[in-house]
Amino acid sequence: MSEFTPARLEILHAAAECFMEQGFHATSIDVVARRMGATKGRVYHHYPSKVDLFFDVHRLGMDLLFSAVEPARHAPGDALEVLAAMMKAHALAMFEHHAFESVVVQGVQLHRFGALTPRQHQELEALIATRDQFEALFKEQASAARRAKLLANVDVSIAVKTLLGGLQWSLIWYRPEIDDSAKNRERLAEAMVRTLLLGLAARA
Amino acid sequence: MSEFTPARLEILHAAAECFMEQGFHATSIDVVARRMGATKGRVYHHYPSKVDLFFDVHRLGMDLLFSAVEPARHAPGDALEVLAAMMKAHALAMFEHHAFESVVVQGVQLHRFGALTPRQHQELEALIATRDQFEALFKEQASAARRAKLLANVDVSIAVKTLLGGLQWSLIWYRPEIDDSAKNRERLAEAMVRTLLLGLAARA
DNA sequence: GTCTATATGGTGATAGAC
DNA sequence: GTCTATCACCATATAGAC
Repeated sequence: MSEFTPARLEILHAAAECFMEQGFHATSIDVVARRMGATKGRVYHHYPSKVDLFFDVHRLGMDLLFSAVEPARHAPGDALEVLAAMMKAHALAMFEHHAFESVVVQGVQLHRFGALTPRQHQELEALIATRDQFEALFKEQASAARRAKLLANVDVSIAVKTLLGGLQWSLIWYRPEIDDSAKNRERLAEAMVRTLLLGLAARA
Repeated sequence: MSEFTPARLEILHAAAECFMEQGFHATSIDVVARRMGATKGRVYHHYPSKVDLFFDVHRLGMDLLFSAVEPARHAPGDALEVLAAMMKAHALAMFEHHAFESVVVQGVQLHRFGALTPRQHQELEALIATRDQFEALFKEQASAARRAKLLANVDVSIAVKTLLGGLQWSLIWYRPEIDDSAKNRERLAEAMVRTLLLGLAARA
């Protein structure tokens, strides 16, 4: 549907940062344009409305998540090690594409965007379906680990929601401008994965 | 500073639901008033501005969290069992006061509210400090558990952020209107706590 | 205390020059 | 493709009637 042309990518990056900092409704097309050193004529030339712009940021954010996690699905090791690799890849992707993934989370929370055209409504449904597919990747992998007797006796659905929540909450406290070294991101991601997989309680 | 009088509580409940559903910026004072079957004159009589109203919702939301977790801090058992009780109380409070706690999380994410008066800026700082205090409760308890050799070898700061994220993410997927029985909430809270404390990986 | 009416400013979106 | 100029609308907040 929408192609990520260079001109659009520049707009998407500016928009992602604005949406992250101020939220969808508080962000005006003017400030998105000003962040690029342009005026809103440029934005409206490439996007018919603010909602469509938001949806495209969301779409790119999801693409980046899938691209990050997909290779990890074929990582070597047993089903639990694959799950761990997927979690780590997910965490790293959120650090690396902080603004875009913040917008994705914002999209999860927003219940109403105002009046939507039929086409926009359809695109929103598609985005929600994409989020469910992403969660399903983890649910399937966790189920595989369970079949291999590698998983604790937990409700897989709730456990997956909980672990994704634990990872995604890093969007709140991670400050990309403070310490964005690759080494530090690795350390944080591994610490989160370790906590979620092994738990806080000491193992006997 | 602000007292939760009955008249104000009615406004706060209506506002919490509107803020949850539509977000701060998209919520107009008109719809808050309409939800009470009133007009905005009533709201402005009790609150000088929308920001002040939002802050008071946030404040009540934090009060409810502290009130829920405080008793659990004196629960019987070792340091780890106390931590578990605190986590469960926190989860239950978020189910029970879903709208208010959604607004609290929203406040965590919002970086800019627009222009704030000096007094409002000061109140915002106080709210942020309150959130830090709440997190500190869990950090201290986790440290106590570590001193008692009950904790796994994890970074306490990251582990606490991760576990709070796992719990708080339930605000996204929990639907209070679907199944709000006390029994179901207990089940969900216990499943989350169990996952976070014991981890997903099977124990040898 | 609660209402209606209104002042004021900002935002999404469009039209048309270059 | 990008800009300026402009319109129509909506939200915050205020003033004053009841």
